[in-house]
Amino acid sequence: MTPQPLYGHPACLMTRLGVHVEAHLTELLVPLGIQPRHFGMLSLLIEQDGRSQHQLAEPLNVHRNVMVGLVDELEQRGLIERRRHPVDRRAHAVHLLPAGRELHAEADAVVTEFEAKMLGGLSAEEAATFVELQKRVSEHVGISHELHPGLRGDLR
Amino acid sequence: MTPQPLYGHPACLMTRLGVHVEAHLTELLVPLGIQPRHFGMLSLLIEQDGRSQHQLAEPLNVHRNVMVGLVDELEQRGLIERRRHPVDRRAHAVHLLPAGRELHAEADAVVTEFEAKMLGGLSAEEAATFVELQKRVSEHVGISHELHPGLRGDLR
DNA sequence: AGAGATAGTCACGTTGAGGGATAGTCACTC
DNA sequence: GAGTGACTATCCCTCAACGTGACTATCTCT
Repeated sequence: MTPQPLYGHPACLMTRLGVHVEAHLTELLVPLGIQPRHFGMLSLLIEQDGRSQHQLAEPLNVHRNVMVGLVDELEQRGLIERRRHPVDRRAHAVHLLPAGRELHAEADAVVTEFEAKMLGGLSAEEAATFVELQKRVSEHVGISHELHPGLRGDLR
Repeated sequence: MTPQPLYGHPACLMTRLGVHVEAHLTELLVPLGIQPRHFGMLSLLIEQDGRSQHQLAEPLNVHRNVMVGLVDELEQRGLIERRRHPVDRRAHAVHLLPAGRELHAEADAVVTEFEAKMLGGLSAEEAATFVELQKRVSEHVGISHELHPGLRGDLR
């Protein structure tokens, strides 16, 4: 029962891949002037506009204090806008502006191309299997990817 | 061509999984008084004892400056030891001590159990496929998991 | 022998995450 | 319907992590 070598550990593979993706994506998005988290914000707003900052922060796994700055940055660039929340007056409703929608489209293309390159060593079938298994595992370990509008779209 | 929702992006899944693993592993290793990076060091030394600090730092993706502190910590606890490098007198040869070997075994058990739990939602076959695909992707994107002794064991 | 590169170490500045506190608001209870 | 506890967004502050640059000793190549 000799222990597994470090790179045989699935845990190691996952963290390494995660770090790799994060790093490369950060670099690829520099020309657009945003970071992966900003892309995440825009994506979430595409799915459902007018979320509160808290509803953005949770799925992105960022601290509420940090979210203030993130929204500030995108708002200053005219990509999004804080409006009054229609239901909860404590919260801000974050809304996409046309420029934000446009930038998201560009960023999405960059990300998608990167992903294609990354999975380029696999056949189309294998790639699909890979992504599917990742989703299954994510779900199993309780990573809330259930933020699709409707499922948890409670604007309470 | 509506863009993919955030959680449909493979890149997002990977980073999320990576962060999840990192966080949980960090927590699980607290009782043993080490962090994932320390476990990585011990693992690498199990595979090949007497590596230089640089040879530890690179595969673990940590800065050489940081490695100084990591080695310090484990050395103070009597888990490893700096000796003179047999070939390169600039470098230190980092060697495992018996206590380090023992701690690694405990940590390895913890990590392995965590991995089993994480992949628990998959059948044995699926899990094997998943890990295999991860390795393929890692290799394809150039993550050097080729640190197995012999392949890059140049002690120059 | 000399020039350039490398291993390990230290000192420094910068950055980022998180804790605590606060104002405004909500929701629930008595 | 007044009060209590919880929650949103914000600010301030602290602390740890990271990278840069500099420095010494050593190696390698010419």
